[in-house]
Amino acid sequence: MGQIGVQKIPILHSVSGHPEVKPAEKTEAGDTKSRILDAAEALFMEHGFEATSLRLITTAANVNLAAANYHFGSKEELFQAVFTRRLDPLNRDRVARLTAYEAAAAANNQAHPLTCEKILSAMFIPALTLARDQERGGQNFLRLLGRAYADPAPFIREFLSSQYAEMIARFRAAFGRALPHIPREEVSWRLHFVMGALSFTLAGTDVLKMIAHYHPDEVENDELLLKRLAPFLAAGLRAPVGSATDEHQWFNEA
Amino acid sequence: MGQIGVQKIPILHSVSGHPEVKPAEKTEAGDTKSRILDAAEALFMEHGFEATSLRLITTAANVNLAAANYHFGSKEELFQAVFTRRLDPLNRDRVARLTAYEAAAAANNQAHPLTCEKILSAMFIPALTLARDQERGGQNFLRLLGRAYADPAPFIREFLSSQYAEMIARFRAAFGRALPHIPREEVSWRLHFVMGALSFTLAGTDVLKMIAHYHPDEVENDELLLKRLAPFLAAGLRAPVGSATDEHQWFNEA
DNA sequence: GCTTATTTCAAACGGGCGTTTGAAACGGCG
DNA sequence: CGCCGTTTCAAACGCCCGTTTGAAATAAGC
Repeated sequence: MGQIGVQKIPILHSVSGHPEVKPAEKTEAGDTKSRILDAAEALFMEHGFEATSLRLITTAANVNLAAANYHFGSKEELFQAVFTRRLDPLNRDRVARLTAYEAAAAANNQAHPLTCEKILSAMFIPALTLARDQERGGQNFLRLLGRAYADPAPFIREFLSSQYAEMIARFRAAFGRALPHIPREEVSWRLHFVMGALSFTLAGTDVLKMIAHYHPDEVENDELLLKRLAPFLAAGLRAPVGSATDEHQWFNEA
Repeated sequence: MGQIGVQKIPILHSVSGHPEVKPAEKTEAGDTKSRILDAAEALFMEHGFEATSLRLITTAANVNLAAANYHFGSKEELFQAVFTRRLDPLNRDRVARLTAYEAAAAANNQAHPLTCEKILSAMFIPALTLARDQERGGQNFLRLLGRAYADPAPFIREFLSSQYAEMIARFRAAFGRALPHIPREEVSWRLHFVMGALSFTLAGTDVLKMIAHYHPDEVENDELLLKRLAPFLAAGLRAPVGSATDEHQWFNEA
């Protein structure tokens, strides 16, 4: 009976129970939770949300099937836990880095704002750090994130929207200052294109191989990848905005 | 007994049986197949491959559950049929348009090759035509295509690779001619970024709303969307290629 | 008009799914 | 030690899945 009540809101234990109290006390429980998160991260990346079963995850994590529901409540909540574990710090880093850049520029008494390159650095470097620092989990997560960005499941889209909201707002403002001659609305769209290209690039190692000539060293190396992507995006951000009666008449002949 | 043999390779009927023979003869069978394809297209777009059941599709199409397996063999083959129906003509149009542009430029005795804008037009205009011409099915399909591009399922990735192979090769060559000062490998990567941004943009109406200020007319209008995307991508394609010892030192501080 | 091929249909198959259960095992503490 | 909150475990629940079946309905060909 007590268990039932416990299982209804199982996460509350860990959150309220031991907020950084004892370092090595409940390593066993922590191990189970972490092993589930790691296995889920890798498998969700590999097969997607729907095609990944809890049985697959718990088997890979060497834990009992019921442990997933015990520690996370449901499959959806597990999925969200996989994301918050890494996405929350990632976006916090991005905002912090942007704030630091802005503060440094202001301290220099320079009237001109940050360049697009600098702002892009604030977006990319935290992602790159994540990809490098963890042995393997970070790369897995970035691939998963890129794929989740295109996932049709409503709960995924709503969750990502809320997770990204603040970071997007801050970067939109920064790009707006960097590109004063470009209408604010156009800046919003270009930021969207940037996020899309970044997500797609981090997610698509497989399709990548079909387009680029396959150089294993490069395809697997996110750093080289972002070094190619960043100049591409910076130039796109600065592009002259096409007027309604554009010289190229983009799509008026079909 | 005859049915079993028939059901093993059911598609062969239609392919070999009536290749454009009688226009209104088997409208009932054709109606069933088309109704399944239309319903599948819309539902796959809305929920993804795994989350869309054959029962959902056949119910929406007002046909018997077994009809899906009878006409298409399996769920995977139905999924591929949804794609080939539209993707094959789409990519054929793109290649044909590119060829026409190149022929026109050659006829003018102009030594300089096609511009990036012109090549991008050859990619975008067929997609736009598809989005506009059909009442609704075209838009559905483009959204589905953008999402499939990021889908982890192996059979989807392999299928798309084969469907895109020829078109990618042709456009890579064209961009290579348009950007002679940029290394061929860099061109390959930038083409990949272009495809990614295009797919992501066509797929992501929902996430879009979270980034752009929501103007219903624009979000729903693929033409305005591509008119914003194309200049962005053209500028990115022409960007100066960053050297290894770049002035910005993109990611060397983390 | 009868035969034959094609298409539809209701029903069922086996299997995997997310989740729940209640008991067993574990661990810190009075 | 005995207690109790926490975590693990094997087993089962009900449900929905993709696919198959064989018969009924329909259309085509001679």
